[in-house]
Amino acid sequence: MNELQKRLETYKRLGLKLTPQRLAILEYLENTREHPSAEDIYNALKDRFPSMSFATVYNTLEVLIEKGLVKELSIDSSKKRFDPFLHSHHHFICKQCGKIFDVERNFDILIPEELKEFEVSDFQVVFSGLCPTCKKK
Amino acid sequence: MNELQKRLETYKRLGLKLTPQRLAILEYLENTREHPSAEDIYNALKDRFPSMSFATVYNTLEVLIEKGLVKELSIDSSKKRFDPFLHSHHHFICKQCGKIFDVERNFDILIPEELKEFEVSDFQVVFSGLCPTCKKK
DNA sequence: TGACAAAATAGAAAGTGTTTTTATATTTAA
DNA sequence: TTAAATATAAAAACACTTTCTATTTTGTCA
Repeated sequence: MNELQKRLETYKRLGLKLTPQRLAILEYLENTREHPSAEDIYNALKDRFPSMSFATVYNTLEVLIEKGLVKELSIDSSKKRFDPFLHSHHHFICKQCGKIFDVERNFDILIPEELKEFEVSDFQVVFSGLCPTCKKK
Repeated sequence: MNELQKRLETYKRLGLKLTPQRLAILEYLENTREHPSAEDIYNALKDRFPSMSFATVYNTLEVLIEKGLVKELSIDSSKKRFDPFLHSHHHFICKQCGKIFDVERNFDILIPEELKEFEVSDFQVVFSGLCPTCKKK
């Protein structure tokens, strides 16, 4: 089964309608590690879909998030970033260029005592500083 | 030395001009643990300063951040939140009501091997889930 | 204290990123 | 094949943030 068929399967399984735009967005997300913003996605696809609108990008992202295929990141305070990697991982954001990198190591963090009245479902570690490229400058 | 005098000192030391608006913003920030947004600050102060504009709130925050008196949080993807607590601490965000809580426990996190080419200056742990109030519902 | 220069303010306008709306087109299921 | 459901493009609405400029305020120094 090739990649396209897998995507089709995934969509069907979730009861989503198959549209070329949606497939293209999913394909783009699956093939990048750039944690793109909605605009990045739009720009990447507008050559293939010159008539595509932002609404489609946002609508599709909303559906994908709802279905659990994509996560929304709140790491960049100027805009939302999207992440199709579902396995547990963390991030590094460069204070200079804004790029986000995956940090795949796991951290053994105990839920602190002060959160015992809370229902903690997840935690995220976000490192910040300079990426290798910006560090050299 | 009372609180007001301390604030005056802090401002003077940093070479900032003392304006009633700035003092009020600093005072408000020092007395809340709500991690307010710019709008929260504006709303909290508009009774005392009916003519105040958002520009002043944002300008002042910018200066305070620059001088290191306040930190900008990127935890809430819909808007910026501001935090005047400078000691090292982490956060919990409620997925339901959006409230942000401080987590004061320290975590011994080693900089992972995969970031050895990076310059890591900080890390933040963000827990998420339901706060005690939303958990009950 | 009064005057001056530098800096901050208010208010409005413009800029981003995101969401909603509406009419039309496409997809899916029967 | 057709009806119903859903997705689409395009524009408008929206929320948050930044920028601009004339006016006011602040700190400094005579």
